[in-house]
Amino acid sequence: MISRERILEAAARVYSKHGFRGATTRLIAAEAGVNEVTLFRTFGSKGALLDAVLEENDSCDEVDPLPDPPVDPQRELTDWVSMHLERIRHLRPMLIHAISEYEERPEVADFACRGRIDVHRHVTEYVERLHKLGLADRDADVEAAVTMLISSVMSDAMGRPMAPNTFLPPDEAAPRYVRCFLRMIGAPVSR
Amino acid sequence: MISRERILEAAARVYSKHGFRGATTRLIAAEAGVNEVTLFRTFGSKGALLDAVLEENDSCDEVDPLPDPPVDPQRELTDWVSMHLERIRHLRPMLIHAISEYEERPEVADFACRGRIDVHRHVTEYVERLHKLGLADRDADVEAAVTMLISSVMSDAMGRPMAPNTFLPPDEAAPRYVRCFLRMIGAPVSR
DNA sequence: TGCGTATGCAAGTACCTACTTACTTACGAT
DNA sequence: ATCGTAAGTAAGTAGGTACTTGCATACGCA
Repeated sequence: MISRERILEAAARVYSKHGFRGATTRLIAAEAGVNEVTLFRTFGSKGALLDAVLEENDSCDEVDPLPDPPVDPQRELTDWVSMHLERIRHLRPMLIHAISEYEERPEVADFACRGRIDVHRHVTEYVERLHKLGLADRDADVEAAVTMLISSVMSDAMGRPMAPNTFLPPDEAAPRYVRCFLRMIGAPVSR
Repeated sequence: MISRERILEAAARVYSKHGFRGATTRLIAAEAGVNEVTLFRTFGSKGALLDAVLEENDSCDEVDPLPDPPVDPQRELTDWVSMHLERIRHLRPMLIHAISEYEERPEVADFACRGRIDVHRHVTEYVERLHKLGLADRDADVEAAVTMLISSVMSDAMGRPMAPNTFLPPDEAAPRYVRCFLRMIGAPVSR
């Protein structure tokens, strides 16, 4: 039963590189060091296998929460954004193919969307806490600001490999996104 | 010689729906109402045809400039962002496939990147003009702010069809992005 | 009238695709 | 020692893919 895992991992790699149509059962079997027939015996069909791949890489990516109560918002958000950036960078190949195949295989929507919703909620609730501590402007458009922060992270993780020079230097990106975000919500910014 | 245009348009539609691998020469020919052989006689190969499609839809998307001198920044930026949103929404299907196929067909990079660079320059120069008029804070991180605005527009246009409820209502998106942007660069915001 | 050019049509080539069938091998528990 | 289960091997099916070839047709220009 160890083949199942090897096939799943190999399929994830091949799918990340070539997408659904390019991920042939032959390639996956070879990459897994497994006979092609074993793949069909284990998963039934190529579609079922790749569905399993997405499910595997979906549930296990729990979003790490932001501190409650907030202590040092700028530092906490910067750390959080860095980690989030890293996670999406890692998911990027799979995400990008899933999105581009959404029309032909709508079942990928869950995989591609769930993360974003959770993340949005986390950040929004964190800003709520800042409000209660009087650390953010009540008149700010928090929803728009959060959307913009998340969009920036997403866009950075997805677009940088292809157009590196249209983004901030990698090591400066997170802190600068966060400083802008804090300005948007009317929170104190240092440096 | 009219077939050439019909094939190009059909190929653009089919590619937008199915991506490179899914855009079979048969589908394209049928969609164009043209014999498959004509396609090969006109473009030589499937790869050459789809390269032509991207080139066609690349050069003709000139980015509309922002006013010089600025008069009503909030209004001008909102209009500009709305138009930009609309343009990317329109390009989305092609863009998304091009990006997802970047590793297998790096020649798509030009098509996918050129727009972003131009847009970035336009907005940055506009903010420069605001600075000269004393309408924006000189200490703001303009580069990061512009990156975030563009990322938000990109993310909105690309992600909304798949996850509509994680974005602002369509008619409110542009003005709210712009208000946040103006806050980031320390420009006056109304309402 | 004749001729070149663009196009359609029918068929075929060589290869790849998902998926199946039938048979064999290896191993672990009873 | 026997038997069930997971796995490999070889071969094949039915269909799709890019691309080619040979021939027929229509149209515009000389």
